[in-house]
Amino acid sequence: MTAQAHTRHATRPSKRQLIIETAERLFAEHGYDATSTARIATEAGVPSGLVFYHFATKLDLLLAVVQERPAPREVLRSTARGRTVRRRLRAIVATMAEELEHDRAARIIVFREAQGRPEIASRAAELFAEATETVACVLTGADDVVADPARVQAAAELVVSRVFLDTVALGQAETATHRHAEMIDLIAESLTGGVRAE
Amino acid sequence: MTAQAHTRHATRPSKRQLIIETAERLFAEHGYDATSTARIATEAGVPSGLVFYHFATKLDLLLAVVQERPAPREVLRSTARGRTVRRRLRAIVATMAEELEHDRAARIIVFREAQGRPEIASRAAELFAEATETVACVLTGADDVVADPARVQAAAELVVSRVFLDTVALGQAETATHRHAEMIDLIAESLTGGVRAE
Amino acid sequence: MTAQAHTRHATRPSKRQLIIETAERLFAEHGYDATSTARIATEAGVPSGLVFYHFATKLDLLLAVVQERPAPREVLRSTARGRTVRRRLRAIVATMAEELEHDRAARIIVFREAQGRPEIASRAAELFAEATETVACVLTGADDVVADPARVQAAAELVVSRVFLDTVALGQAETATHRHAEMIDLIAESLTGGVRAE
Amino acid sequence: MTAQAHTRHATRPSKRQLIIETAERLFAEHGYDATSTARIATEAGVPSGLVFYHFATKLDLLLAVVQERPAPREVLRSTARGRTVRRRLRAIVATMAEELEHDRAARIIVFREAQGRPEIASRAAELFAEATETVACVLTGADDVVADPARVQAAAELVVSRVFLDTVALGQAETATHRHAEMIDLIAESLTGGVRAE
DNA sequence: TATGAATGAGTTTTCATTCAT
DNA sequence: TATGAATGAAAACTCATTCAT
Repeated sequence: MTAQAHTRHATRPSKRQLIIETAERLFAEHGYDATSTARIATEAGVPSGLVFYHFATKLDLLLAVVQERPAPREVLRSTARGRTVRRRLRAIVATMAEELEHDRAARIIVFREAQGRPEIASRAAELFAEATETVACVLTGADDVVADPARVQAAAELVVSRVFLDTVALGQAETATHRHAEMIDLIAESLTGGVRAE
Repeated sequence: MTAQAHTRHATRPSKRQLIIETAERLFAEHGYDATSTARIATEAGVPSGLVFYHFATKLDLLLAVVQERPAPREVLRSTARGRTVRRRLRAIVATMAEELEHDRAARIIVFREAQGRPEIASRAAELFAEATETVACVLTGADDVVADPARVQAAAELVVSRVFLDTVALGQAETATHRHAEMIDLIAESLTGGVRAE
Repeated sequence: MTAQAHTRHATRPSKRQLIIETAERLFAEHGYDATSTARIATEAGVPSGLVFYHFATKLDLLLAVVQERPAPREVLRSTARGRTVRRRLRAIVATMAEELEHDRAARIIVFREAQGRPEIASRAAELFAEATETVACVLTGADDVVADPARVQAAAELVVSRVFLDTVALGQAETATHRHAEMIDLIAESLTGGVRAE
Repeated sequence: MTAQAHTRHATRPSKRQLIIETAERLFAEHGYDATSTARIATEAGVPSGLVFYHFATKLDLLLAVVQERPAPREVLRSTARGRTVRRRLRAIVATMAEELEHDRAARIIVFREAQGRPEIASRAAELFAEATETVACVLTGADDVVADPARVQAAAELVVSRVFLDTVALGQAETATHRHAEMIDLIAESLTGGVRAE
């Protein structure tokens, strides 16, 4: 059913999984090209040959890293419990920034290595779509929404773009916090139909 | 081929510049790590040693590519001639997408290679700041703006984030066009204070 | 679990050893800097990459060459069978010159490349100390020695210096032979007879 | 036609001389192979092309460095003013060590680069011969010498070997000082007392 | 299922030397 | 007598991948 089916007998952390996790960290830190398979093996504490026993090529390892890591959909959904758009937005932005900061690896990889690699690019689009869908869904459930679905969708895309770019490309999750407030106000008002303060 | 040397007598296209331009193109196309200095030299038509005569290391060449390329401020400013926020936004989004598509090199490089390279990261932040500043400036000059400067700034950041992420990371400038319309409406309304259609 | 698993110098004709031996010869012949790793690989009959599989850097290969080669202590000791200081000195000088000539590689390397390389320099001092210690030991065992240990030590240092410099630096082992006779007389007398303190 | 005739009117430090001096320092510090002509030019403050204007090849520069530097004969001679062999030896050893330490460049180069380069090797032998000749001469002039010239010559060679090896190869001029005392006693006694031929 | 030595093409970088000015 | 850009061969080192065990 779920991706967990692959890791079902995870009584001990399988070496395959260990390789994926180490690769994820190193790819995120130094980039795909700048990370050698030998180093991955060394830091994972496995013999160098094992990498190619489990993954035919280095690119296959990258794909595994990128695909076997689910988007943090549920976390976003569960933390946005406020009634109003503004409250939900605040929760969403905070959670996303934190999530990306904490478990940014796969996300960073996806956006860095998408260029010229169709599978990665489509996974990048997938992640973006999932994120916006979740955000749109959360916003739609707020009590004070008056905007139509298309508008909500556009708002979700704007918010996700802003947070992604800050965290993934600019790497300034911390400095951006206070600038997010203004953005939240703008989006909230445009969805609730009033320039009136809350 | 040789005739050019005579005709271009006044403005000599220094080989240094030639190397930078070739590197820019290849870095943007394949990424920094995946582009060998040998290939840069070959495609630039210069001997491989010359690359390292002008740039001590490959990274120095990357820095030169990224730093010696100005942001296209004026283009944005000149194309946004409409009176209303909505018209200006349309022009801005179209121009930015086109600009990034056409001369995307440095921008793409900046956002791909920023991770773990402080000089590149700060240049990325610089480019982002310049772009948002320009957009904010253009929007402020519209006839129907009623929002305060902070709000305009937030709007500019949202627009720039959206277009950057689409073009640079997702590489989907073309498919996104129709989705931009909704975003433009959202931003325009939030700055003009009305839910009224134009 | 063989004993080989724990001992470093397992005696198998490994390619690693082959590389060390080839490097030793070439370093001694042409110097460290003037010997390319490619040439070492070619003359050893191994692929060029193998050099760097076994030794992280070229300097590490030099260190291996210099450190994994023991000083010929026993040879010196066994050949000096005469009863008198003079006879033992003759044997020592002849043996040392021959040894250095025959298996001079590591010695030459050590003294040529010590400058500015602490590990090599300390190995040079080590080799010098071992040689003088052995010589002093051999001389002390002669029947006609009357000098105190410090004097014997000084004599040993002089002899070793003279032979080392001739063979290693000046490369004139052959022409120096007849000049050694006078030196042997001088040292022998100073250790055996007429050494009346003033 | 001596080489000195050309550099006689050196009112200002000619750039040629500047290059030689810089090369001497760098060759001594890092070795001939490990010193690039570009670095010599840079540290000498001259354009890189000038090196090859004055010296056809890099090897010619090495030869110039090695040949246009006289042996410090006079210094040795003038400092050894004592009457006895022992006093003169003390002065000689101290002066040589100091001289080699202070102006060691050419000496170090000569002994490092002699291998496989006939001109350098013969210059090394020349320097060694000059040094021993001078020392022998100084010792012969002492009041208490009773040894014959051949013996004095052998003693000179021993002393010079010892000091050269210490300074040039082992680089331990400072730690060796106290060990020199014993050597001086040994040599002094062998030249002054109990010189009974067998 | 694991292992680590082996392979060779490819990478960045160095550098003595040349040459037009 | 200088000058500094240009040149290309060769250097040290990297690395994805293979393979015998």
